[in-house]
Amino acid sequence: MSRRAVQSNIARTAEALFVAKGFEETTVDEIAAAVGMSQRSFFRYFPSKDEVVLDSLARLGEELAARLAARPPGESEWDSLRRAFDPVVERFGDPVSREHDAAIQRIIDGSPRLFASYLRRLEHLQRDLTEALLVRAGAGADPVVMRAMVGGAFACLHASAFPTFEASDEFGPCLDRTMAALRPVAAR
Amino acid sequence: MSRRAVQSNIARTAEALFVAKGFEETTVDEIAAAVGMSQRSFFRYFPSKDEVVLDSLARLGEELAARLAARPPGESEWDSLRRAFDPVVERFGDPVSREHDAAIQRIIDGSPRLFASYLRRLEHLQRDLTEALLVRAGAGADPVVMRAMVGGAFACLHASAFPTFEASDEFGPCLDRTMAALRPVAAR
DNA sequence: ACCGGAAGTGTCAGTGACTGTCGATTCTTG
DNA sequence: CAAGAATCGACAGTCACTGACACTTCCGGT
Repeated sequence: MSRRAVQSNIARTAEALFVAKGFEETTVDEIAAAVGMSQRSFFRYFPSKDEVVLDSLARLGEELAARLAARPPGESEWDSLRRAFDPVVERFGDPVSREHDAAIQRIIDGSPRLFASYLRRLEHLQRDLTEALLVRAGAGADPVVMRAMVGGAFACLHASAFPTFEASDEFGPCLDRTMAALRPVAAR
Repeated sequence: MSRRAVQSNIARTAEALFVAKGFEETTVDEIAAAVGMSQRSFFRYFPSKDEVVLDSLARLGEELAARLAARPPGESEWDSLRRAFDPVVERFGDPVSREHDAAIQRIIDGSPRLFASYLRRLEHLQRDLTEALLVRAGAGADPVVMRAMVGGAFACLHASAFPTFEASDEFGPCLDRTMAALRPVAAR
């Protein structure tokens, strides 16, 4: 069993427990026992209990950064960011993975501690996207404005996600509407 | 001694220890001993070690929400948000409190755990401001767009804060420039 | 076949943030 | 002054996380 396989085994087992009992009510010992390993070994595969839930988010982040870097240089930053979000839109198109993501989101929202870790992960992600945007824009760009723009785009993404989870509203159109309303005047 | 007085006494003592030894390296036992109380009593005044640092942020949040609610109804949301940030700008105008805030920020950035709690607090703050904005806007406003706009404004605030802490750049002009660049086309 | 190290694991002990409980003290209020 | 409330310290317990050590397994080289 490769490391990656063990990790995803742990993650699937843990998620089932979290859904059944709640995040805070599930101890690491229980997860380890359910997987069939010691608590010590659990921490050899995940640096913290939080990471079991947030792990998938990290890989999504890498994908977004790669997409953003691959956008044509002439495109406005705002449009590039919107296009970089396409994998998320596509993911929400499939009812199965959307329901899975909604379950994960419920787990995250259910624990203040985990929710805080989640926000930190998003912050990291935004830093990566800002980096990609700055590389693409060259020396003429203002880092502060770029950072703020990425933050604004993420705010659109984040705000559009909630109604999608609660009602089964269409995510793509909602994101488009929100990003159109927030489009900076400078983005031409 | 009122509860409030004890809290600020704890906060001042703890901040000194955090600056001297670092956040993670300072135990709650040490803080309690320095103040002259038991660990148990420490937790009677603060729900967690994090809150000692983030406490001041909560009160700032209330002030921002109140300012936002008091803005004239005709003003565009973006301008209202910028004006709601005035207390922050003013606070950074005074070199003493700016240096204090920079020290706090260094403590926060030094601990991933604390940084996560900090982001959660900011998230709460944004929810409050969104609420205030929705009340003011009436039934015609899109909650998703409002939420995203508050997030965008906070992204400007957050992005403008870092250069102010590192170089002693002027915060007000930097914020104005960033918010002008990010100003939504819809805000007229 | 034998030996060497590298990698993965369990066990144990310890730290530190928090929480519940309980008995004692102090403070308030009638 | 007495009864009740608020406050506190002491103690024990839970849980996430970490370091240390010993053990097994699985290699390639000899």
